[in-house]
Amino acid sequence: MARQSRQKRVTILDVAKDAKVSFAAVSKVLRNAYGVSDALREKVNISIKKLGYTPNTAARAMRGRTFVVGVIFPDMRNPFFADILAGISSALERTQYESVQGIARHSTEPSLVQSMIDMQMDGLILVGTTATSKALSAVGQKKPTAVIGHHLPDTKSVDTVNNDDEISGRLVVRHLVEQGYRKIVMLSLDTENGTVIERREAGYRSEMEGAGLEGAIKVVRVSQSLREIQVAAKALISRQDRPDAIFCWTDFVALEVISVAQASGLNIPDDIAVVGHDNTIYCDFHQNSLTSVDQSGEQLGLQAARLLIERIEGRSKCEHFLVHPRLVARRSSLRAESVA
Amino acid sequence: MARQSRQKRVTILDVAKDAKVSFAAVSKVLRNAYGVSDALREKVNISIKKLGYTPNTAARAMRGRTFVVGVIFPDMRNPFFADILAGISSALERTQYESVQGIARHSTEPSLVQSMIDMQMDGLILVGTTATSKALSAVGQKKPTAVIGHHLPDTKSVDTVNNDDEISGRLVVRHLVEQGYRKIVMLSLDTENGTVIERREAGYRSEMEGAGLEGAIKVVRVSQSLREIQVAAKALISRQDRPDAIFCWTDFVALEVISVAQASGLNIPDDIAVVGHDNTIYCDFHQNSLTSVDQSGEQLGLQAARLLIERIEGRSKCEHFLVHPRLVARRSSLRAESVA
DNA sequence: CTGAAAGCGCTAACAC
DNA sequence: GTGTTAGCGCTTTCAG
Repeated sequence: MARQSRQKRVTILDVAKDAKVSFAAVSKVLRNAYGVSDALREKVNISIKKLGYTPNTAARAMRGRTFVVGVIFPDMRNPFFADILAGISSALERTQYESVQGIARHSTEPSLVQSMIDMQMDGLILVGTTATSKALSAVGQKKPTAVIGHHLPDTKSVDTVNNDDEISGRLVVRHLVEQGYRKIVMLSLDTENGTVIERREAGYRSEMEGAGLEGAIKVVRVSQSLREIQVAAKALISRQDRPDAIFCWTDFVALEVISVAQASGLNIPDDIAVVGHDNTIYCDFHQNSLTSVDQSGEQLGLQAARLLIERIEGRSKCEHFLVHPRLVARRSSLRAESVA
Repeated sequence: MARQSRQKRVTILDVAKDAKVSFAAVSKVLRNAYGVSDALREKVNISIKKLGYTPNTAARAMRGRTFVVGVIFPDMRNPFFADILAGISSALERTQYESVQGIARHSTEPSLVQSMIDMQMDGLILVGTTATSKALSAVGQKKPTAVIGHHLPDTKSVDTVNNDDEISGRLVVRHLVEQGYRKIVMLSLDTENGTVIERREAGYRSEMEGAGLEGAIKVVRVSQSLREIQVAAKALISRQDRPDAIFCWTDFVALEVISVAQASGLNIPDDIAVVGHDNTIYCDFHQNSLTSVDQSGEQLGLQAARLLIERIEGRSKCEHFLVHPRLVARRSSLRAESVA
């Protein structure tokens, strides 16, 4: 191993020596354990500060908890995840826990979860995972786990935090119908078990039915690849019976649809309306002005972290938290006459 | 600690028992150490697979390396970072190392570095840090460290990987001048020690001088806050002597400028040209069509990971790697007559 | 070529 | 109220 890391660390022993107490006393102070006099605590804290001691997480890990939780994201490109992380961080801020992130390199990476378990993280927050419910339950069996963005109908082993995705779908359709759109297509994600997406689709379908538009229901599912998204967008737009509105499962896809539509010379929102989901920061740019559904990533992250810590600290019954979405209308779906 | 994590792990002892060998033998197989017979190796590997054994990283940490490197980003919103991470991941893929990410919550978070050291990461990759050179050297003293996006004139303790930012500045000015723009302003980042930015500014300045435009040199520096960016963009655009081109230090800022310009009724690129930096995925959207400088995040990440591992495995002299940028021209800076 | 034994830094009984 | 001690799972000498 390289020279640098051989540099001796300050350990609990050094602190004990400096404070002239036993090293167990130092440990107690660190853990706020019962039975330390103020004088002792004081001495120890002074030495800790003086020597710049910080506990070795790995050593702690071998005896119990590390006070580190792992957060796993499926990718780093979606700015919505930054909101979630902000929520998690702010929830953790007041606690003694820290977080470390893992970003799944390839779509299939259960090994990241295993790595985090191997590193002895105290708990895991899984964001937008595409794992099966069975796999998630298995993880929950091993470590306290909170899952964001994956409705788990009947799992008893992990906490979940979700946007109410069915309402998302309904809000979008309702808004588009109000604006006079009828041929509303949903551009969705091709996933094997994305129950989040399924709920969103369900909301879309039932609201379409409620509006008497069951004949226009159409869901196109594509993968996350930019190429496929482009192809699908072009196909939709150049159809004989072009839809007059496209509801995209996430903002990025919607931006791509806007791009393709404009490149084809279509006018948004007159020829076609576009709606996204997540209300990411890009929606607000004038050149996009994308109507989107806000699902408050910050809230999702905050709640997940809160639940996770409760779980780490002992709660055994699992909980499920639902956040209410809200639609933010912008130019991409507001017909001229409706605009002020 | 919660019930779940109490579940017994498969340890090296279990494997040894199952394979009917001593536990030291198992350790040797795991480490590919010298002196294990094929027969033994075979037996052990079978047991490992059968029991689903994975080494406890924390336990390893106590004896030496963890085979985990920490990557620290200043935020998660810049899609350029995803490219860097992709490069790092692909470099790590062929090795036995894994990575874990840390995202600095608040601008000032030296504690994240300390956390990673406490977790006994074998090495650190710092991306776009705003830390001072002294601080970085100190980190390099403790752990093998590679820094991306921070030119360190004379540090001997960390490896660096950088885009040649001076060339970036030059490329942009050269291109804009070719397109007939003259009043070229640079919208830069207000940072105390962002030598990356300084180099980019230096390139801008010297190329402006070279083109005989020293009179038009103007650098406006703003923070990363969306609010400030908007204010600065509006101020620039509504000036009496409005610039005819704005070179933004990063794409996101450029997108904001496009937004403000369009909202003000200006035509891009006729009234004003906009150029970004990093060539992120958003540049390609038709509604943006943003000219940008590509600095190959993937290359940066790849090289940083390569250097870091060399360092962990023993190299003591530090290295500095420079990547050559290239300009990708799009509609935002191509005057009508120049377009095909 | 294989196995026994000594810790790494810390927590948590337990003794004083 | 304070100190002693036994490991946690692993790597790494060092004997056999």
